Amino acid sequence: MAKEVVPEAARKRRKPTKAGVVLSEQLIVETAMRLLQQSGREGLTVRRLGAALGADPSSLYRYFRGADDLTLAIADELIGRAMRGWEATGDWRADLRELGMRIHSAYLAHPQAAVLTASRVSGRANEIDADEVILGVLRSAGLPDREVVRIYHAFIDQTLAFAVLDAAGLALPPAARAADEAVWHATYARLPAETHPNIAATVPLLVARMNNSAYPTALDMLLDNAAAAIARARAADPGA
Amino acid sequence: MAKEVVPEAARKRRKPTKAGVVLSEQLIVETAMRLLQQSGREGLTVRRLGAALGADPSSLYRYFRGADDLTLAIADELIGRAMRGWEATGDWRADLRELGMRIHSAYLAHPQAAVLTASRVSGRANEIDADEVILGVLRSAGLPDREVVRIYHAFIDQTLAFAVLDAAGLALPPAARAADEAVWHATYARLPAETHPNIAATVPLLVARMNNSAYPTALDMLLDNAAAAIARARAADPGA
DNA sequence: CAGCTTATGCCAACGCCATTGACATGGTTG
DNA sequence: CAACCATGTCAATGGCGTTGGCATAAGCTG
Repeated sequence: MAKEVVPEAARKRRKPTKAGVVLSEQLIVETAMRLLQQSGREGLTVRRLGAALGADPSSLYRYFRGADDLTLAIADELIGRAMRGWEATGDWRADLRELGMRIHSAYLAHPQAAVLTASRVSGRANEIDADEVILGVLRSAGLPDREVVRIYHAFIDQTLAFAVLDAAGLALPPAARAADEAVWHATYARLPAETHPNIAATVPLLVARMNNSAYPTALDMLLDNAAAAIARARAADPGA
Repeated sequence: MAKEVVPEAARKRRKPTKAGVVLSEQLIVETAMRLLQQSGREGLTVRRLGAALGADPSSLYRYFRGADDLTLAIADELIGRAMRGWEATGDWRADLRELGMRIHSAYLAHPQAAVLTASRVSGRANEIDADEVILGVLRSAGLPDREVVRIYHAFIDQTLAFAVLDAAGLALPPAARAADEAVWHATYARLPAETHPNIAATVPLLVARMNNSAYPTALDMLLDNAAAAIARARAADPGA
């Protein structure tokens, strides 16, 4: 097999596979995401990906160094989809809120991919561009870099943390997901009030609320905090 | 192999393995967590767990239905460790803060285990007890159940979300972790100011801040929000 | 203590998996 | 048009989770 993967841009000879498919990094990533969505994390194996593409599994090693490299490419594609079509309005708060909600939504749209790539740093183009954009929004609001970085850090961590947590609930393999849901009805809902009075008293409310995300609320809390920091910065240096 | 796993409490015949070890659910879970800590997620396989215990891999299926069942047991042990020794002080805010920090710390102490068990609902004893305790703290503060559940939901999701995100950074296999860190120095730190001015301007600050958790700040935001809700409830119904 | 039952651990085997090296083939280039 | 070599394929390796059948000894019964 190849020692080195040829960068996508340098590919010249596009040779169709036996099944007549012309491979590309893009096609492989898209197919991998489709497999993830269809059959969950367990559904994505090199062999099955090869089969789904109509190519020998070992062909994929011409495009990715290994499974981990493919994972990073999927991570970058997720961020890319979140950012696609976004444009700054000039209102930092609206922009940041929109960015947060877009990332959250993009992850929830592909929960298995989101969990698979949780907290990886791909260093690929889309990820870098997103970071550049977020930092730019905060810096344009007139914050000193120290505060920019504090809020950037909280923003990106909180967004990814909720995105992954919310995605994880959707991403469980059907069996595990069914088991987890059954726990609520079979275990929690049947706890006697004598031993677990607080759960017993609130179980209907708990069940009703469990499927919503707390992210929007948390995001607004963070934006309030950022607004206060901006007001402070303006008061300290009105010329800025 | 056994159709059904014998519950730990019902075990009578404790037969040592060839290597002289007497198995138990507790011993297996502890050994699994040790393997996770030593060699990461890839280090925990049924075969290696058997070897580490001095038992045939298939013996473990007498204690757990499969790998997923073992995962849930690890999840429950993690929560159990977070709660061990905790006692209510009667001050809801201090209690809730302490609970959040304990869960966060317990996860960070076993990052690989934290990631492995991310967002699973075990329904086992320790998890149920923790939920009962948290709900109890909020209800004792004089909130109506509707608000209790709203804040409980945000609290537990935010805590687990940050715990898992922060743990994930520590939990990467050494190779991947090294790769991710290298990205910061090899890729981000070298981006030219012409194309990525905002990253270039803030990179030293970013690198310095990256290793801290934003969880304590986010937790305090949530506690502020809860305090406001409690004040509202008291104003609306002074008799409560 | 003797004998029985059966829980428990062990063995061998199955069909997956990721990854690799050697080889075949056909696109591109000169 | 011919040669090169990037790309796809094949076959093999070693590891994985899981299972069925079997041996053995723990604890019960008398």
